[in-house]
Amino acid sequence: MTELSPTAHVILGMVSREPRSGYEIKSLVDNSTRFFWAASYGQIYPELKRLSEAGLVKGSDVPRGERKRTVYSITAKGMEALKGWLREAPATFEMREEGLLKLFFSGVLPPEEAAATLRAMREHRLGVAERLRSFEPEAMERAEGAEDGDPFPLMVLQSGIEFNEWFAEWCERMTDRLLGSPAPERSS
Amino acid sequence: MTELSPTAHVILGMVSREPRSGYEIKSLVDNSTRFFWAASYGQIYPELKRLSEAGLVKGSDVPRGERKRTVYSITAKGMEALKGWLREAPATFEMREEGLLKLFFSGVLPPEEAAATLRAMREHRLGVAERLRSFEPEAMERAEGAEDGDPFPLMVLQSGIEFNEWFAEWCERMTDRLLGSPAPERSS
DNA sequence: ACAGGCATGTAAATAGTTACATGATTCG
DNA sequence: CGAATCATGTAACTATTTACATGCCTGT
Repeated sequence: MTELSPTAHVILGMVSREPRSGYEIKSLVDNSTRFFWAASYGQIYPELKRLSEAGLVKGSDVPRGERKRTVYSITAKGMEALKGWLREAPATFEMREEGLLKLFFSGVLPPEEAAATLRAMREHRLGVAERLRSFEPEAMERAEGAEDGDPFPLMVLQSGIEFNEWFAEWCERMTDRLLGSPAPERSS
Repeated sequence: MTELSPTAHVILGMVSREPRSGYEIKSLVDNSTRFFWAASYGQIYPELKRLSEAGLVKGSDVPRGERKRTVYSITAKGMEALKGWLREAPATFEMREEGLLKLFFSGVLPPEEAAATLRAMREHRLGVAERLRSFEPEAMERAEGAEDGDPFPLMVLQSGIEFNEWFAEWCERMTDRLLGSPAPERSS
């Protein structure tokens, strides 16, 4: 059995609690893991086929009304693969943050133009934080319930909120530092 | 003129202050932008050739002792391209953080095993923070000098230090939350 | 009737890593 | 002398995005 691809792990995780269609997996990813692990249709559908052939998931036809639809559930073998992977130490840590890259080279521009980058970064991070916040109530519900509640999606969601808010605040601080504002009173 | 690749921008930025060889660009990237924007030889050398053909950089033979070596300097056209790009709002924000992904799915494991992921993540982040800190004195030197000092590499480096330390601390807090530690006294 | 969401997929292109190959020079 | 570092490059592979294609169903 060749090594599973990163996307394979995402899929296994996504179907580990309940069966889902490719379309559902994609929208789930977009509403949850997206900020630290994205996936596109171009990866999901072919990977579902591969996983199915390898016997790690199993597809069944479950039409929604008249519209046909295939949902995939995890097999015993798939669950073993998922757990095995979860037990290995994480090894991929990547970031592509164009704003920091631009900032890094901003010495060739006048400070006001570098500040514009910082402001754009801040706007973006505030927007993401807000978007993530909108998912919080739902994740909180999922976290409750002593027997079958799952606290991890909420935990991870909150890391995203905190990270984005930290980053936005950092941008603000750096804008001040760059444009030389008078040291502000600490509010709160 | 077709759109420049992401790596092209990295290269333009890296040669914008002084001429550098491909090898130097690579080690510079590894010691600076790497934590938010990596690049490999497999991208750098071919891209240098393309940029050279497009007239955005210019290569010259500058041997170091007897060892031959080509350094690339930015052209007027290249500088324009760099500045144009710097003035556009950043558009790429990506992360691949395997630890968060594992955590997200950790509901299928007993809590102690999820905590192991958090601990591994914390170790990793502390290590990165330490590594980044070791570059700080050098970046501080570069930042000084009213006339030609460049404060941006230091700024960006400090964002990395702060981010990694925040993340490590978050992992700690989540480990506590997960294993249900008694509310700790705030030290400091 | 039409917009928007549900649903599945593929082709082409882009991006990026890894491994390999080669060889010089420098330092201990 | 051997290891590390300087230096340049390529080939093969893996990963991922984007754009396209198709068509049904639901609500307004």
